[in-house]
Amino acid sequence: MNMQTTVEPGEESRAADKPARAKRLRDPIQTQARILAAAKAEFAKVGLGGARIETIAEKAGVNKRMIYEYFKGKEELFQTVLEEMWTDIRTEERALGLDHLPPVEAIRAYVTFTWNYYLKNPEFMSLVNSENLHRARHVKKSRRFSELHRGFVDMLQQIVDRGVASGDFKAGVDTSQLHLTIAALGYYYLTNRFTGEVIFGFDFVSKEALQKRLDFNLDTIFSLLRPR
Amino acid sequence: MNMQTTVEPGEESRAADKPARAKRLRDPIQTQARILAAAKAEFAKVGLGGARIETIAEKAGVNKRMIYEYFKGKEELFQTVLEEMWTDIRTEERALGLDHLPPVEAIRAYVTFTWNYYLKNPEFMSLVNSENLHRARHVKKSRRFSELHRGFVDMLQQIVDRGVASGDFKAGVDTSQLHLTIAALGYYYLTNRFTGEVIFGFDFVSKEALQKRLDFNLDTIFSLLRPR
Amino acid sequence: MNMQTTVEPGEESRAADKPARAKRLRDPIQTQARILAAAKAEFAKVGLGGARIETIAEKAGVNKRMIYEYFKGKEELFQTVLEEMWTDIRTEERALGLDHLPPVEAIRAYVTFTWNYYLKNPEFMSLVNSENLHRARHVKKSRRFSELHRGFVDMLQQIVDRGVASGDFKAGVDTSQLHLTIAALGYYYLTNRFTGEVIFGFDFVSKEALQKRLDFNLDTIFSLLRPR
Amino acid sequence: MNMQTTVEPGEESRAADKPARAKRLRDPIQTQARILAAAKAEFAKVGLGGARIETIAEKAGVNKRMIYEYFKGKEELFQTVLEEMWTDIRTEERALGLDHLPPVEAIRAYVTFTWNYYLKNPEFMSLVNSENLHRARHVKKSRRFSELHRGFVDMLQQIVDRGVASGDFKAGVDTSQLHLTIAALGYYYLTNRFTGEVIFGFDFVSKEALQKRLDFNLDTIFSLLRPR
DNA sequence: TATGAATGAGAGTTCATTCAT
DNA sequence: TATGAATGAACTCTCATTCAT
Repeated sequence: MNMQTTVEPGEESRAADKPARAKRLRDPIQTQARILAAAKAEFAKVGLGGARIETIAEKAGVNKRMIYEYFKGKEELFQTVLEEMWTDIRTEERALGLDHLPPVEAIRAYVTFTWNYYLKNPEFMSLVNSENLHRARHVKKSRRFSELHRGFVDMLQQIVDRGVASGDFKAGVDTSQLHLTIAALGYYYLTNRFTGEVIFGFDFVSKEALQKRLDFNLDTIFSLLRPR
Repeated sequence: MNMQTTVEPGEESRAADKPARAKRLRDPIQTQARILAAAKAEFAKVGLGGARIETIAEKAGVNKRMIYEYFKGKEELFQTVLEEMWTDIRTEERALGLDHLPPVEAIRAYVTFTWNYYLKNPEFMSLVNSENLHRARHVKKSRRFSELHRGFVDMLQQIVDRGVASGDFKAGVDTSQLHLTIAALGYYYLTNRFTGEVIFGFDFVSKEALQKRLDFNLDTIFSLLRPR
Repeated sequence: MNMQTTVEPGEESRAADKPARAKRLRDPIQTQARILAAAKAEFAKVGLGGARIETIAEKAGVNKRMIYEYFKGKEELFQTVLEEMWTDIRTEERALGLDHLPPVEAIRAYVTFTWNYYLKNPEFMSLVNSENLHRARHVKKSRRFSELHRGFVDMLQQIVDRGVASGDFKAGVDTSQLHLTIAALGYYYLTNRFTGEVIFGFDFVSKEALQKRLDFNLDTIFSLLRPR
Repeated sequence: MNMQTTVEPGEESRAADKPARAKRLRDPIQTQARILAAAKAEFAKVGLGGARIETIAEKAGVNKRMIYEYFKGKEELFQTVLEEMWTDIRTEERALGLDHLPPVEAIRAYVTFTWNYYLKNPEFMSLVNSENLHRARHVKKSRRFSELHRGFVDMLQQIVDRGVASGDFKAGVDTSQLHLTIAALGYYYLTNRFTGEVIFGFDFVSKEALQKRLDFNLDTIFSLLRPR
C-alpha cells in the first residue's frame, strides 16, 4: 500500500527514482556524506591542487554553496576526507582481531589485509601521497588524526612478541620498521603501477600478477622474521 | 665514482653564473637548462596541477614566454622534466658498474645506491608520484622513456644469476619483484615520511633513523635472497 | 529633559532581555527591533553595499529568514533604518523646547545639541553619507520621511526672528543656510576625523579637542548672527 | 590662472583612436591611467564595497587581469586612487599662489577655490567619505599621503598671520579649525545635497542656489575673522 | 513565528597562453 | 632570442534570497 503519494526528498537515495534524483535533498547528513564521497574521489584522482570545488559539487549532486556551509573550504574539506579515510582503515584493522590469531597467522592476515585494502581502496594511496606532498600539514592540524594512532604500533608489537616467544620469529626486529615495510611492499607496487607497467612491461593488476606480488610480499616478510 | 653529473635543482642559486648573470642571456642552452631545473623543483614541490608557469619562469630567471618557445607548454615541459630525471637515475645506475662486483656486493651497492639517490633527490619520488597520479600519460607518450628502460631488468637479473650460481642467493626469485621491492623499501619510507612522523612519532630523517632504515632494508633484501 | 527615549544601538546587548533571551523569541516586535538595531550598526559600519544580511541576522540573534519576513529585503531594511533614525533625531530636537528659550540661548542649545547628537550617534552621519551616495533614493520613496520634515525649518526660523526682533541677531540671514551651516560645522569635523587626524596630526576626539571644536563652532555661528 | 593642468579622466577619448580604439593598447602608462580614471569614477559612485572590478575594467576598456598586473588588487587600487586624488587637490591649491595675494583676497580665493573644487570634482567628497567609512586605513598605509600634507597648515597660517598684522583679521583664530570650517561649509552642502533637497525642498545646485551658498560661506568665514 | 537547508548569480583573483615589439 | 603587455577562461569563495518543514 502506497502511503507516500508525495515525492519525498531524500527518498532518491533508495531504489526507484535513482535516475530522477530529486533536486532538493533536505537531508544534511546525506548531503555531507555525498560531498565527502565525491571529494574523496576527486582529490584522489587529481590531487588537492587539481581538484575543483565545482566538480566535487556536481559529483555529489549538491549545490556548490553547500560545501562551504558544511566544510569551511577546500582545505578543510580535504582534511576531513583524510580523517575519515584514516579512521576507516584503522577501524577495519582493529576488526581483524589479530590478537586472537597465532602469530604467523596474524602476520599473514595483516600483510594480506594491507594489500587487499590498498587494492580495493586505491584512493587511500593517492590521498596519502597528496598529503605528503603537502608535508602532512592537514593531519598535523587534526586532533582526531593523532588520537587515531594512539597504540597503533602496539598491535603489531604484541604479535611479534608472541611470535618471538613461540619461536616462530627471530628477536630484535623493530616493529615500526616492520610496519613500514609491510606497507611499503604493497603500496609502492600499486601506487606506481602506471610507470611500473611501462618500465617493466607487464600488466601489474592481472589476477596472476596480483597473486604473485602478494605471495612475494608474504615471502619477504616471513624471510625477514624467520629465526636463523 | 661520479654521482653528480646531473644538474642539481637549486643549482642556479649557487656559485657559477652569479656575477655573469646578465639580464639578457642570449644563451638558449643555458636558458633551457634553467627552465628545466626550475620546473623540476616546482613540479616536485606542488605537483603538476599546483605548479605555476609564472613561478617557474621567475625561479629560472627567464621570461615566461621562453617556456613556450622551448617547450610547447606546461604538459610538454613536465614530460621533458620526467625524461631528464629518469635519464639521470638510469645513467647513474649504469655508472655503478655493478656487473664488475661480486653478487652480494653488487646487491648491497644497488640497495644503497637506490636509497641514497632517493635521499639526495627527493624530487624524484615526488615526480614519480605525480606521474602516476596522471596514470603515466606523459611517459607513455615518450619514446625516449621506453628506450631508456630497454635492458633495465637485465642488469639485476645478471647479478642474481651470478649469486645463484655462486650459492650466495637462493634460486627462483623473480627479478622484477626484487627490483620493485628494493625500490619500495626506500621510497615508501622517504616519500611518506611526513605522515609517517605523525603516526609513528619519531624523526624519520635523523642520522640514526636513516642508518637504521638502510640497515633494515639491506637485512630485508638479504633475508629474501638467502638460500635456506 | 529626557533625551534618551530613543532605542540606542547596541542597547540589545545590555540589560533587559539578557536572561529572558529564549532561543525562540516568538516576539515579533522584539525581533523587529533587534533586526533594526543590528542593521543600523552594520549599515553604519560598512555601508549599504558592504553590509551582509547574514551578519545582521547574527548580530540581531535572529534567523536570516526573519529579515525577509518583516522587511522585504536589504533595500527596504535600509530604508526603514533611515526612517527610524531620522525620526529619532527630529524627535529629540523637538524635545529640546527651543521655542521657550531666549534666542541666544536657543541657538546655543541647538548648536550644542546637534554637536552632541553627532558625537553620541556617529552612525547617523555614516548613514546619511550612505544615503547620499545613493542619491537619496530610499528617502525619496519614503512618505514618512517627507512628513517628518514638515515645519522643520520653521523651528529655527522662529528663533532667528525672535533674535532679530530683540536686536541679538542681524536681519536677513537665510534660515536654511544657517541650518546647513550649523550641521556642517559638527558633521564634517566628526565624519572626516579619520583622514583629518592624518592630515592635521592631532587627536580629533580628545576631550580638549572636542571642547575646542564646539567652542569654535559656537563662535562661528554667533559671529555670523551678530549685528554689525 | 590655469586650473586644469591635471590629466582629466576621459581624456583618452581624444584624438586618433576614438572610433578605432585598438583592442590592444600596448601602452602601459595609458592603460594604468585608464584604470585609475575608471576606478576613481566607480569608487566615487558606489563606494569601495560596492565597486566591481569587472565594471572598472570595462569602463577603462582594459582586461580585468591588467588591474591585478598594475595594482595588487582592489584595495591597493583604491589606495592609489586616493593618493592621486589628494595629490591633485594639493597641487591645484599650491598653484593658486595665495601667498602673493593680500590676506582678504587670499582667504576669498581659498574659500572660493575649495568650493569650486568640490563642485567640479564631486568624486573627491565621495571618496573622502568612503575612506573615512574605512577609518582612513588606506591613507594611513600611504607614505605618499603623509608627505603630501607636510606644511599644509602653514599655507593658511601665513595668510592669517598677515591678516592679523594688517588689522584685517582678529587674532587668536586657530588655523586648523579655520581650515576645517572652510572645508566643512562647502563639503557638507554638496555631499549631502540629495537628502538636503528632500528636507529643505529646493534645488541645491541651481545657479542661484550655488551662488547663494558661496556668498553665505564667504560671509561666515569673514564674520569669523573680522576683528571686533 | 521561526528555522536551517538549498540555490544561482556573481564577486575577486589567478592561470596558461598569445600578441606585439 | 628575448620581453612585457594583454587576454579569456577558470577557480575559490560569497551573497541575497527562497524553499520546505
